[in-house]
Amino acid sequence: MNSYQQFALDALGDSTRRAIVDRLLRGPVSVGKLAEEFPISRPAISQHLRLLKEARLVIDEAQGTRRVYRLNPEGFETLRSYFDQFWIMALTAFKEKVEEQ
Amino acid sequence: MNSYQQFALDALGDSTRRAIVDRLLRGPVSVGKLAEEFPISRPAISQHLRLLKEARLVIDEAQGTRRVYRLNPEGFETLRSYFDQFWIMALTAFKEKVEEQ
DNA sequence: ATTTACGGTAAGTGAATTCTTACCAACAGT
DNA sequence: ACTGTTGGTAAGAATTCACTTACCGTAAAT
Repeated sequence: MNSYQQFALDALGDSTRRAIVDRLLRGPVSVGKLAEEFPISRPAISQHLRLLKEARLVIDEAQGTRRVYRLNPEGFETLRSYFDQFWIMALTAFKEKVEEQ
Repeated sequence: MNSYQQFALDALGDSTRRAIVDRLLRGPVSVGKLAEEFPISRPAISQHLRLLKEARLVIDEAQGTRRVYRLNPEGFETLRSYFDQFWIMALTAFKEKVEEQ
C-alpha cells in the first residue's frame, strides 16, 4: 500500500470530508460556496480541502480571486485499484480457509 | 452511500486498524496473538476489533476461551463496489467538464 | 470446585483533530 | 490608488479518539 492510499483513507475517515466529496460529485465548487452549504466555517472547509488535496482526491484551480475545487478521478482510481487487489487477496485467503475444512 | 460503508471508511481511517486488517490478510488470529504482535495493549486491540466488526469488515468466532478474528470478504466487496460506482460517477463528471471546454 | 487462560467492558487520561476567530495576501472592479 | 471579495494560515479552544489500568465473565483444565 503506497502512502497516497494511506492519506486517502485517512482523509475519507472523516464524515465532513466525505460529505464534501459527495458534494463535489455534483460538480466543481468554490470554497465560499462550499462553506455556505455546510454548517461549519470557511477556514474549516479550507482545512478539510487541504487534506483532501494532499491525499490527491481533489484538484484546485484558481479562477480570479476564487478557487474552484473538483474531484481528482486519478486519486479515486488509485484507491479503487487498491480495493480490487485487496478484495482479491481477502477472497483468496477466505477460500483457502474454507477448502481446508 | 449506506451506513455500513460510512462505518467501514471510519474504521479504515485509523492506521492501527489498517495494520490489523493487513495482518488478517495473512490469516485468522486470536485477540491475544494480535495483541502480542502490536505495541499496544490487548484491550486497545479489542476496541479496534469492535469497530472493525461493527463495520462488517471482520468476523469473529469463538474457539474455546479464544476468539478468532478473520476478514469478512463481503464487507470489502461492498466497499469495493462502492468505489467502482463512485469512480464511474467521478469520471463521468470529469469527462463532462472536459467536453464543455 | 478451583485455578488458569482468554477476552470484553468501564472509567479516566493524554494526545490528536476539528473547529473558531483573527489576520493577511491576492485579485477585480471602481 | 482604493475598496470589496475571496480564500489561505496561525493560534488557541473544544471536542473526539485512542490508550491504559482495573475489573468481570466464561470456558477449559487440573
